[in-house]
Amino acid sequence: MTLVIVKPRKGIVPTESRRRMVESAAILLATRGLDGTAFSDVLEHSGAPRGSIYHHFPGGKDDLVEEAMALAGERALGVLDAVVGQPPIDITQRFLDVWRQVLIRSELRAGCAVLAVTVAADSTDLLDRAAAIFRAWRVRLADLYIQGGMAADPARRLAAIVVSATEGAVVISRAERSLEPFALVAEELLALTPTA
Amino acid sequence: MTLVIVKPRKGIVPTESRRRMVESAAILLATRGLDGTAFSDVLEHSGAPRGSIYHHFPGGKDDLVEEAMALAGERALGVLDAVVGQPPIDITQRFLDVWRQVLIRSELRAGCAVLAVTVAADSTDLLDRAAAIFRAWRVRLADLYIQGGMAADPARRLAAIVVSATEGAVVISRAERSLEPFALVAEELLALTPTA
DNA sequence: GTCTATACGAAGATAGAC
DNA sequence: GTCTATCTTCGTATAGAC
Repeated sequence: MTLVIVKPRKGIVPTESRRRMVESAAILLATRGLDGTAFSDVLEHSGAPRGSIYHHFPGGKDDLVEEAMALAGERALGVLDAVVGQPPIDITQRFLDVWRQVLIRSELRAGCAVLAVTVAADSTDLLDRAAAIFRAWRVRLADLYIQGGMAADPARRLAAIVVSATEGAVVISRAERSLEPFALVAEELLALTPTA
Repeated sequence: MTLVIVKPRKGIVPTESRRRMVESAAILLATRGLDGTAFSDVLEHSGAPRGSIYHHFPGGKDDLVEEAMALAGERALGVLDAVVGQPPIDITQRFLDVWRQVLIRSELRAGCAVLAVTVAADSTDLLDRAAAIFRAWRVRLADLYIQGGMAADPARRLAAIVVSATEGAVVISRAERSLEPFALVAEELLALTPTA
């Protein structure tokens, strides 16, 4: 089981308030979007001290956002470590669980921070980071499916649709404030996944 | 074939510049997101006169955004009118085509305006509008699948995953600036759809 | 590491003339 | 229907003290 931690940058000691800021940013991005998440919101939500923003994130908001996305990215990857070597159906189930929990715990108010950044990003840099995370999820799922006995091509296609459909379903369930769209998609994705 | 037009509000005559503003807003929302789309951007893009914003949209930005979303919603619905009565595979193909075209014509820069608004909406009103559009797509697809010979429940599940996976794939292809994720998902969705 | 104060720019909205 | 001017709010970022 991979430890889910924020990767500290070289030379920067990760303090507690810094860690909380990244954590809060991830939640707020997933809930209010990129431009809806101001530094002031992150400070309020995290309880972090006002004066330390540019100390911890010299590159400004983009620095913070990149780390928050990375955190979200590693969280989803980390959860998959628990099902290494298990059949494909368990892999899909586990990935779906992550996002079902996000929806339920937030009362259908939060979604995916990476997706939120993608649709509002104005810099290629942020887009690159988002792309890397989506790709990492897809590649990781495909690998696990292959380990679970699937051939490479079907595994890659399944991984692609699992990530895409889940992301889309989260957005739509948020919009409708109902778990129904997500549940329908989950059912179909599981039906698509080999049981052994 | 449904005419794809902006529904004028009662008492407001839809002028040409007004129409262009809605059109431009739809494109910009899909490209830069909700907060990334300012009135000034819409004016510049549409060439509409500066002084007429609050004349045409008394409710301000939300008014304009709602109409832009509605336009995007009806566009996708309108395209489906051409495949009424055809087998499910043609329905899925057609829906995918809409979004493939959005990606290709924008050089992977534009996505879905409704999704963009959903992840950044701060009012329940905008969220409701977005939800209604997602739901309309889903219901319409399911109806067409049923007309094409599918049973009600499988048709509803298929419709749900087609909309969700397509929306997700558009976001991910944008992030990666590659059509590959979308192509993989399209392939899988077509494999999922009955051919007759 | 953390603080306050402030510069700077952007955006939504309103008022009133033409 | 369209124009300009302006008010107001807000957010990022910087400077410099503690």
